[in-house]
Amino acid sequence: MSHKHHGHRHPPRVRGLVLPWLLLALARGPTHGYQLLEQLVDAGLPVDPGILYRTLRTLEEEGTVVSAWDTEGTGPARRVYRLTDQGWELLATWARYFEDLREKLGEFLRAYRELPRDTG
Amino acid sequence: MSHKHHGHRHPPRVRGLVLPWLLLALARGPTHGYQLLEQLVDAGLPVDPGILYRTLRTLEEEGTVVSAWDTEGTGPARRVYRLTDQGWELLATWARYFEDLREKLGEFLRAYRELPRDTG
DNA sequence: GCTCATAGGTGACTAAAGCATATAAAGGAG
DNA sequence: CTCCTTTATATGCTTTAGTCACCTATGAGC
Repeated sequence: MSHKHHGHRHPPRVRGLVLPWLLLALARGPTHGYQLLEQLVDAGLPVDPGILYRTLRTLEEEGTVVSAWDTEGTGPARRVYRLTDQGWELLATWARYFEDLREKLGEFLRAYRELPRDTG
Repeated sequence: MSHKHHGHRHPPRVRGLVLPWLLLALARGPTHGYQLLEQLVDAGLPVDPGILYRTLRTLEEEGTVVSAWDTEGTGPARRVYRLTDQGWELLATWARYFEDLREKLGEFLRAYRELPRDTG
């Protein structure tokens, strides 16, 4: 598969879910990136390490999260992230947006099921 | 506003919704871009004209839709798009994906509501 | 010493969207 | 006829989220 036009590309997928899911995971308590990677796989949202770590850094630059190194355990040091108040607010905004989106998806699916189709 | 870090950017919004909504709108019958623009506003999904027209062209390159000029009415000519069989398949794939996504959003919202909060 | 699991990260690229802007046809106001 | 508005399509530049392929490093077991 190397020709680029025609043929159904478009693996149906929306973008922008990683960030809110990270916020939710962090809202349950401070953790480090690697653990978040595993948590998101468990949640059915496998995330690329690159995007995860970069998203965490961006969030920190914005003040949504703060981090601190944890050198206690074995293995390499972990950067442990924690939600700030601003992070909680952002999470709340996302939750409101998701309620709206969920409704819109419902409307989409309802409209889809009601479509007249060629059945003759 | 020229400083780029800190401060809550991130208008909560996922990306990738325009394409499936276009497919749904076209599944109800052939139309042209401008009309789709208005329909999507009505559906609560205002879309930038640039994105819309480009998405339609991409869809056509892929064989998801086909277009024909309509010079009948008044005003400038309209390019009328119609879903192909491949387009219907793609729409079906999106619908299945949206069912899944809707469920995930539900899980997100449930988990969000069950979060322990500092109330003391 | 070598490999493996854990942990964090960068660089190059693509896709979808944001934003500004251009072009053009028809109709109405003056 | 000229100007303005509405309808209609389109391009260019930039940003953002994600993919893919890598790279570094610690510590444990063999």
